[in-house]
Amino acid sequence: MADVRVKRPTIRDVATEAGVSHQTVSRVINGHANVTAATRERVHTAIRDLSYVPSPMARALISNRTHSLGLVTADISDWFFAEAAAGAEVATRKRGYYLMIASVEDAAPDDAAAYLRLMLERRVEGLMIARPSLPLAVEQIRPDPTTAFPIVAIGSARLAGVTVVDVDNRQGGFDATSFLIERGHSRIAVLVGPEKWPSAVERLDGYRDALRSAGVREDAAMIERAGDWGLGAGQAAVARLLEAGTEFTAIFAHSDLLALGAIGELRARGLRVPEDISVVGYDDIPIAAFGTPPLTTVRQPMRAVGELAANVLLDAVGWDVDGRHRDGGSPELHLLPTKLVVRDSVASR
Amino acid sequence: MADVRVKRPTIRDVATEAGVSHQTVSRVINGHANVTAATRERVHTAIRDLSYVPSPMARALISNRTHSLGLVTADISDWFFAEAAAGAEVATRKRGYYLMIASVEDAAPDDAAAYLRLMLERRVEGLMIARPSLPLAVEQIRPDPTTAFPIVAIGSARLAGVTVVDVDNRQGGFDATSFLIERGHSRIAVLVGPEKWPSAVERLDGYRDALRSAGVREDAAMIERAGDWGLGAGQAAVARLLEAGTEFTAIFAHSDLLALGAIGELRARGLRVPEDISVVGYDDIPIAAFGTPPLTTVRQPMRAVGELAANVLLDAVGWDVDGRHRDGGSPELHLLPTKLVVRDSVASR
DNA sequence: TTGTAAGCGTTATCAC
DNA sequence: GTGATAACGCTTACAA
Repeated sequence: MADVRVKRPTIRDVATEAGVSHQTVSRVINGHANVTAATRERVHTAIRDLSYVPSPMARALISNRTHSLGLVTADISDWFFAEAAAGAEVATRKRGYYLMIASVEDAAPDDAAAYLRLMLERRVEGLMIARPSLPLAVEQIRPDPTTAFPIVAIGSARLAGVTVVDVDNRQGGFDATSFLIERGHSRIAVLVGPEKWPSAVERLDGYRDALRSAGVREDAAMIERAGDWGLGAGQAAVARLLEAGTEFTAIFAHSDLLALGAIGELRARGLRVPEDISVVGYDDIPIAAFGTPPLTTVRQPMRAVGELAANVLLDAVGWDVDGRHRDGGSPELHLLPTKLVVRDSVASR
Repeated sequence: MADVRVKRPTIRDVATEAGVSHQTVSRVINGHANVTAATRERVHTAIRDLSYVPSPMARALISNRTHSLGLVTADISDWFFAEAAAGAEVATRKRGYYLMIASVEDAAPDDAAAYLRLMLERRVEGLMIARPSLPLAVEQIRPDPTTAFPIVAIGSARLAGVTVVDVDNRQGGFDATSFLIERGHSRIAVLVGPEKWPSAVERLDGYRDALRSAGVREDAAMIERAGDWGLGAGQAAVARLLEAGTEFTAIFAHSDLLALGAIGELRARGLRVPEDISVVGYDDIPIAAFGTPPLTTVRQPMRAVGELAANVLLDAVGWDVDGRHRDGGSPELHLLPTKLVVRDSVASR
């Protein structure tokens, strides 16, 4: 097995090959003016012949720019975050940057700080943080408040000094609930996601808005906290609701998994969906369309969220032609619209 | 907004602060001998006072090592690959390396080459490739056969010259089928995944092995190619089987999604699971446990696969103390065992 | 239009 | 033990 580190050609090798100075080669590479077409051509052939590739390390050293972004996300094996990460990755690459993804589980909050430090050491030029459930400790990232390190939070709490890209959860909750109301439902239970997630709180707000604007009285018994986003939590929540004797004709679940769990539990108790109980989910995960019945749900454009986050961040790390850093302006809040996907889990009454 | 690129302290700043030469600082940082405890202490305080962090760019430039690995994967929003990626990420980080993840969809094979080139340009020291469905074009990556660039394939075809880390799909297929046979089934249909995926072929081989070693005659009518891994394909495959009049009492589906689709279709046609038809899936995706009935399936340790792949790769990029590259030896095949998870979708007859 | 010199922040080599 | 000095491969002045 030969040595991995074969001696690669340098800019000087290209120079001698083309019979010019290494500086001229640099000019050609960086597309500077003041090079004869002929010389340019010679240099290009030399580059091709030697299959020369500029060293990004050397470039980074002198320019102090790594052309890379960091993404710290909650568990990436969650479809939801994976989608956003995939979107961010593609957008980043499109603009000639690289993305370092660190997936750190909520269970290990200490890791988060370590990861962050790591990325900063690596001199990423900006950071995306997609850990909605954890309070974002900006101080951890920006120890010196005078240095403005570009940060974009994905789907996180609205924090001072940080630009946020998220889905309009309030609107999503509003739409889901309104749809149910339009279909004639007024006793609508809501399966609330874990409230340390801002998105759960916002969806609940949307639910309340919808009731209020339709003149439906809110009933505290209808609000069931699931504690978690999963199927098991959905089953348990519905069980509690039923056993408490709460009467309802529809459920708005804060996630598709909750909805699926709820449907399972309803069935197990001999209730039909949607004939007896209508259900609306949230997320539009891939299996939502294939359940029985196919689930009416609120689609979140997570890929678009990831893409937008990356682009916003890249704008913030951009430089003006004169080499000065472009002012990032004040932090913004970008809310992407959700879309209600109507399938068969809701019946009119 | 202040400039992002604040002037960071260099090794020389630390040197003057500590009243030594920058070289001594370097010695201290790298734990070289021949430094008095007293000087070492002074340097350390200076480092802390200035909160100095060595520049990875400069280090990379001189050592020609980037301390980073690349991972090119099929769509990362697929739980399956995301799991492996998460495992690889953690293992990589544990050993002080960084991971560049590129998620490239099967639909865009041209992108794959571009991504690869990108990572190579970035001077990753090794590459993991997790795109089982695409024939691995090693030549693309190793244009010069004399240079041995460390590569590990995850769950890919067995290719000459490339170390592979995968799950033992043949064993998995064998176990699933054997379990069904033990439960008294002999007419076992198999829903075959897309055959451009080696894993599908191997699972089918395992199925055949199991029939053979139990003395059950193979019936070509039982072998139904699903064409794809998804729910829809599972529905369609079962529909075809039923409409062809094939009689069977059990199904071995090559993925949980296929199994779930199959169950849905069976139900839609008035067949009960597992009373009429037993079903075994493959993957143990999160929802498998929550279906009705909870799915008996073959668990694949994808996280472990990712971890192992990273560790094998890191071993291959390792250096000996004398600074020479350690010989990677001949390519190996690492097969991780699957585990049959018994739940309620199989009945005895 | 082109070439020369300096320097980015580190580590390795060789004196002292 | 410690400190100059020279790389690493590139880009940005400045000179010719």
